[in-house]
Amino acid sequence: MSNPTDRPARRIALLKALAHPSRLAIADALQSGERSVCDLTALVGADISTVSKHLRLMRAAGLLTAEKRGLKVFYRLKCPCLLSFFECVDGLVPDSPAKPDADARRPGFPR
Amino acid sequence: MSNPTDRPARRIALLKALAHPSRLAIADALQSGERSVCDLTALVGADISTVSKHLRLMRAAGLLTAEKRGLKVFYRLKCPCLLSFFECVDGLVPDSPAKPDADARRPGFPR
DNA sequence: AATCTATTTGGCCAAATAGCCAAGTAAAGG
DNA sequence: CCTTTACTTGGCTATTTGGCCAAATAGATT
Repeated sequence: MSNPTDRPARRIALLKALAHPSRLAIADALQSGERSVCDLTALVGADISTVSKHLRLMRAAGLLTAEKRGLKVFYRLKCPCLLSFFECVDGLVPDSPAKPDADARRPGFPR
Repeated sequence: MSNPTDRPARRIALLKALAHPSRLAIADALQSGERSVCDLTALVGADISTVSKHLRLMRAAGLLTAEKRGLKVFYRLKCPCLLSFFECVDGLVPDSPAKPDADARRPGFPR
């Protein structure tokens, strides 16, 4: 999985890169412009090393770029279209948000 | 995380539901219509119980619905728009697919 | 009712992921 | 050159996820 050269693997890497609360929050924050690692650390409230690793993963997935200026490293979204992507995600499931197919975990479910 | 009632949690559940090779393949297959669990088991080549659990997860995320007819349970995509969603995912990162930000794992990377 | 097929569930183990801490690197400033 | 600030990396545990097997459930068939 290290080098996602085929399409499914790249899709999976991208989806995984956003499928975590801290990473989603990071991506969301970066929509309004670049942020340094410690900005983002303050945002998500985890250890800076943890955040750094999240950023590395997102970068490897192709979501982010990094630029070092002085002591700080600024991360930036590579794509301009995250907002519409989120709308696309939200639009995936049109109807009831809170109880998605509520009986999905009842034993002996379908009837 | 069990009942994703807030927006980020629902987004994450949806993204996770697709961020796995078997589940992505299942979603892809269901684009051409409903399939039974053993159809899908043949498709992904894992134990049927494993596939059943993948399906449960995807269903809990709100991606799928299930309908039992006779002995079989048929799963179907809840949304009609998966294809355009995949295009949306692919479009997230416009440029070079094979080596996304190649120096992302070099030590002391930015310079 | 006994059996067969299709599926779900529970239990358990292995692998992947996420977290923290400590140590290392890099640029800036004294 | 020593220190400080900002990050990254390595190492270690803890949690989560994925997978298989065996057992349970459900409807169809005999």
